[in-house]
Amino acid sequence: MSSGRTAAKEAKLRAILDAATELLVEKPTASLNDIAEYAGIGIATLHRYIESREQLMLQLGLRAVEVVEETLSRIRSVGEIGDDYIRELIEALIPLGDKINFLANETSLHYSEEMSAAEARVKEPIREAIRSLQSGGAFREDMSADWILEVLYSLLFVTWQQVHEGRIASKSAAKLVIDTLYHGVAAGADRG
Amino acid sequence: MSSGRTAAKEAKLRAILDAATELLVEKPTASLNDIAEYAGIGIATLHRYIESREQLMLQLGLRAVEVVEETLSRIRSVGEIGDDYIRELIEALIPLGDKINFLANETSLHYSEEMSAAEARVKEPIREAIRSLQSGGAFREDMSADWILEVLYSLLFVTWQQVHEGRIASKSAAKLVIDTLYHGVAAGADRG
DNA sequence: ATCAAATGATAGATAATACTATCATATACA
DNA sequence: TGTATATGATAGTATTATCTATCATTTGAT
Repeated sequence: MSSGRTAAKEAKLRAILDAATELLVEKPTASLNDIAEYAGIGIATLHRYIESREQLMLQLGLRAVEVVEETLSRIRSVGEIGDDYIRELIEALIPLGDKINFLANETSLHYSEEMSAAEARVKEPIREAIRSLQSGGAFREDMSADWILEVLYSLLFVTWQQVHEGRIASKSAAKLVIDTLYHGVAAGADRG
Repeated sequence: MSSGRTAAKEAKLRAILDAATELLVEKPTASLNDIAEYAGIGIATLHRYIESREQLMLQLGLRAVEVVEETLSRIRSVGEIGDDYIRELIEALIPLGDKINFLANETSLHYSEEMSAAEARVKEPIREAIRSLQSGGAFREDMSADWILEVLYSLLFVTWQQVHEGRIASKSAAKLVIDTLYHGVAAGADRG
């Protein structure tokens, strides 16, 4: 059947994207030849699956956004936005770091309208959640939701990097991020 | 006199490095031609001042480290490491963001031994100060000095970016970083 | 087993960029 | 003013990477 064919092709595309993600994390300047080699396919075949380097990067970027959006909706579906929402979000996103990390560094992506739109789209519900938590008394109201969102992102990225470099255990990463985000690094804060 | 010549040449080199820094912040993929044009000089002249793109990047990186080191020693010379040390450091570094910002993104630099060594060298005294502040009871001791240092760096970078994009006022940036670093974003923390 | 689809190796076209060489002109200094 | 030095424009070389084209071989479905 033809759906078997297309399914196989889609699986192979996914495998290529996975390999590209994996390699680009280690070596952001990897060429398409490098990526093909790493994926274990010929360069010609790679070009049969992806239109261009630009398109590859865009797909990886949009894929990262998708991953975050899926995580968001899965968490959101559990219930209303409560005090644990951010905690759950961070815990769910940490293991996906490899897929998302290069988004922060790949500057070429920021020149894409589509990518910027996708990023804005995924950020909005998080910002909304932060606003809700500010109103609910969980987060400070003397900082903008924008700022808190950027700090959250920034902490996630640095944590992924630290975990990747083996400097902190992935098991303790989420807790560390949450603790730092909520209470900071000053001594004497009231925390549990 | 010949010192007048060399002084003029050094000044021009500085001007070129400044221009390169300025342009690369806006457009990290700028070519050497772009940089020469932006600096208002011919490409041939640019190559008379810099050996190669790699060397240019390395010089910019080492220059950024120098700037931080000068800031460190200036602050340190004022007195012992007290509770205000980190505050002063952040306040002094924020305005230098443009010179230092691209260090976080320029991945090619991380492949340089010399650059890695310089980064390690500049980080060490800050880490030491953090340790001292932990012992002194200003910073939590249940987080590693390494982690606190990375968070500090990360907050500085995100803040520079936000200031650069005009999303927060540069005047309030330092205060925001310090407040966030020390107390986090949770409501109800005891803070001044 | 057969046949269509997929693949890989290879060669090559195209483009971008770094870097060099040259020479006429401009600048600075004495 | 005269001279050494610096500069700019330009052309050219080398390298690298993207992307296309071709064809023999392999794979996979029926």
